[in-house]
Amino acid sequence: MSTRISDLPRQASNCNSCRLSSLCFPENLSSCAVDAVSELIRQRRPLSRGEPLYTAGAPFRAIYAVRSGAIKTSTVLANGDEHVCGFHLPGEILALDALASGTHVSTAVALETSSVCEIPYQALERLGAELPSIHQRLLVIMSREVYLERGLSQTLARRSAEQRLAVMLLSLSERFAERGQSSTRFRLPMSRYELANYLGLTPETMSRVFRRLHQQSLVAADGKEIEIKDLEKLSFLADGNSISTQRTANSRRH
Amino acid sequence: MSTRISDLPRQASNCNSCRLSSLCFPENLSSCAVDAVSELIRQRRPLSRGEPLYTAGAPFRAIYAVRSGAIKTSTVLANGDEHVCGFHLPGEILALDALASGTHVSTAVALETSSVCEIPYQALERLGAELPSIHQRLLVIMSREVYLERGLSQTLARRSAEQRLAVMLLSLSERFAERGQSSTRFRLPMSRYELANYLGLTPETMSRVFRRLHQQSLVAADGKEIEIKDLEKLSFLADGNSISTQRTANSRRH
DNA sequence: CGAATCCTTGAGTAATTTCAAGACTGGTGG
DNA sequence: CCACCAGTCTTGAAATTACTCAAGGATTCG
Repeated sequence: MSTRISDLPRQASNCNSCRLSSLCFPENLSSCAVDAVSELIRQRRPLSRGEPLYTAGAPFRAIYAVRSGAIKTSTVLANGDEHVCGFHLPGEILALDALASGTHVSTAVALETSSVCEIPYQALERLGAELPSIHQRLLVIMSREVYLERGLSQTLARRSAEQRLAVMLLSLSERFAERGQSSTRFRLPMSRYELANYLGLTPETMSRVFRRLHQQSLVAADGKEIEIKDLEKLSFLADGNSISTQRTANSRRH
Repeated sequence: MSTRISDLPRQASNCNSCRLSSLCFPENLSSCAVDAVSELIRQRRPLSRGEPLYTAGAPFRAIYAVRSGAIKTSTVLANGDEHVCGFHLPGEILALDALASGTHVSTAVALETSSVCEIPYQALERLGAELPSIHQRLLVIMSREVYLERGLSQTLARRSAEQRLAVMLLSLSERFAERGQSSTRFRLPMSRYELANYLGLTPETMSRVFRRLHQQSLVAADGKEIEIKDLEKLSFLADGNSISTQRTANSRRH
């Protein structure tokens, strides 16, 4: 079942009392710096499923932290196709990709009823000028973002359909665990179509891959309800034999 | 022919007199801020082909700006395969992905004789605490990094082999043009293997795709020497019909 | 309950990989 | 200067993976 109202973090006006703060502010940021950021945060009314948070092309004014629910980001390609860029769980920061251009480069919509903290970026910048640790934290968050995005490229470049789904399920498993939920039983916030799109596959392939993982007793899926039955084997599959046989690209003597 | 000594930017001790500064410092950063950064920069002796600049797992101490030549970054996957993460041309910044973990997550090696500016990160942080515009610029650079990495994911997820190569050649074309070189004739700094690996293909496919682009009179390739014969058609191909037919993932009414 | 969407399944097809082998290249040493 | 070597690149044929097309079943939401 999905997140219920009673599960939501308190409408804390202060991030120090929000149980997600360890996710939004990785590692220790002085609580006074957190207080200062808290001041800037605007609570928005919850988004209902399918409602956009921001849209590609719109001017960039704020970054967002997911508070509850799940958000999908996507872009529309030159040919009109949609490309799903990512799925964002509570504690994750959105819209950092817009900073360079000053314009949102992707569209964010709620996959389920979701609430979000809005942090006006100009104000955050001003604050960062006074409290450098804020800027440093932002840099770390962005750097991690680059690192994660890199992981996706790797997955897409070098892994079979089966492996891609394994990687995805493990990523979700880990992220749910970080949020205090089960790492082996969870509900996917996205549709098979969205999952397929994100992983560079078709929905049909997605469906068949779920069946294969089921046959191997690695995963049981009932609609969006997922149970990972063998985390270890699933990890092995995810890491396992990639395109392999491909000679290493860097085989110069030196 | 590859970059000759006479083509190298002056060994400027000050970034203000480096002709790459508009690339390293996109948009206007006050020249005194640039001066301050210049102070931190250490010139390293040029790397020769195949020589590593840093190695995955090593502690992160500095970021780097390519001055001349070309650098490849890559990681080694769980199964031992190499995965090429990117190619970096003069004016581009390296190692920002290491900031989050404090450890290099990829290995950087020179693809040809290359020189590089080293900017110790701790010192840069200290400077950023005093001159917030430095931090802001870093944030913008990182944000663009996220954006570009996203583009790669899109290419890998939704495009055919032919399209991937088209996208890659256009990206290089644009980057060479930014550096004052021809946008239609250039020399690839990387091998076919590295190119294939980066684009999630095999060298064999790479070779066949080059032939197909040649047959369509879009590109002429003689080894690493490339001529783009029809930029417009190549762009059209790159954007063109992707996996297509894939219904849009977001087809809820709202 | 009905419409719309989402998901699954099967059969056939297209694209890319795999495997194997030969040609080309640049650099080295005789 | 040439022959050789290692590595790089190309080519062909066969195998495989994932996609396409088509249709039926399951859900969800109003």
